[in-house]
Amino acid sequence: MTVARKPGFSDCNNATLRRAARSLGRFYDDALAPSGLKSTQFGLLFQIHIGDEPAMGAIAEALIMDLSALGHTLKPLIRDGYVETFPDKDDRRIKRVRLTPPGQAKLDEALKLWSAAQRQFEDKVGAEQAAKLRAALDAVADLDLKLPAAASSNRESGRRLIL
Amino acid sequence: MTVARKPGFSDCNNATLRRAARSLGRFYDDALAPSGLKSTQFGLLFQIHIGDEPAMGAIAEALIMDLSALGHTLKPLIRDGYVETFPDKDDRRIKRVRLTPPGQAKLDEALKLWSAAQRQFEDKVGAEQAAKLRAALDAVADLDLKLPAAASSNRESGRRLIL
DNA sequence: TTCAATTAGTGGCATATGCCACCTTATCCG
DNA sequence: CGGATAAGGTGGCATATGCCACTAATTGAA
Repeated sequence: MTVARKPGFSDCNNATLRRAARSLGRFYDDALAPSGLKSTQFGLLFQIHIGDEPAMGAIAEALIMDLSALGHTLKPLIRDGYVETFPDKDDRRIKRVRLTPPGQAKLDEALKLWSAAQRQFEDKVGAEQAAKLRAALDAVADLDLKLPAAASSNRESGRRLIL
Repeated sequence: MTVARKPGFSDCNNATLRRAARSLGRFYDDALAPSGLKSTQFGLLFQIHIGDEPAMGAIAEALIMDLSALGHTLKPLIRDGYVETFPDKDDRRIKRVRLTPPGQAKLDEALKLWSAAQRQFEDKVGAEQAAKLRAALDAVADLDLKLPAAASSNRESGRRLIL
């Protein structure tokens, strides 16, 4: 029993999620490899792309990512000239982000590679199921989970997943 | 449109999965914080716990994690005295892993905290749905995805998700 | 207007993960 | 037996993510 599965474990929603993320991440990473981008970077570039010169905070919020983590992750992309930042005109605290022309080109290039991976995944699990899974994952991500202790804003109670 | 959702994106199964993982990860991390363990470390300790002095490779395989990554992740746990390794009796290439008594104790402690988080999650999404989601994630994780180029072992074709 | 509270980011530190090059120990085979 | 391979890990390097402490710019109030 190498890959042990005693009762009580793998029941961990978080562990299961991370495991799947590692697995799928490698697949998409491999697919994007020719572009030199990691799947995470691709996702970040895309998020910036679809935003209107989004502020760091807005991006972090959309990706449910720590602001400082976003800052770190952005560095290699800035260093490689795919992304650039500039201060907001009205609020100097805000730093906005946008793709550079090379960044746009790189995203276009990666988009083709991504499509192939995405298509293969959907072929395997079915577009229908994939969509349901994404919906379920989005629902989980948006759950307002809080530890009982800080049980203050209990609105947001009965949101059900639509698996 | 801060959290932009233009068509074509968020359609990325991988990005959606990672986003959910970050979100849920924080919740479990917060829950386990009192123990001083991260949710990833907890999962690793548990995996070791349920194994019979598993070899590094076996653990990595079970968690679908890179072997070297496992080695890195194991370091802080070894440093803190929760885990120890020892060479296999018959094959000196193999390094086996086990929990130390303090490691066992720490796992027991964390298990209680984990239960609370797990329970809360299940209360929110429903045990039934949670189980289905985990099953779907396990199915995704075990998909034998390969890029078309290296399309060799095409067995493992039509595995369907059971969402 | 002035100062406290809030908002947006940064930098440092630590863990999480991967890939690749390299080292050892086993195995296979001619 | 001896060299070619395969198997199992390690170390170095790079990105991914988080938390915390701290700074700068805004806002809100007295």
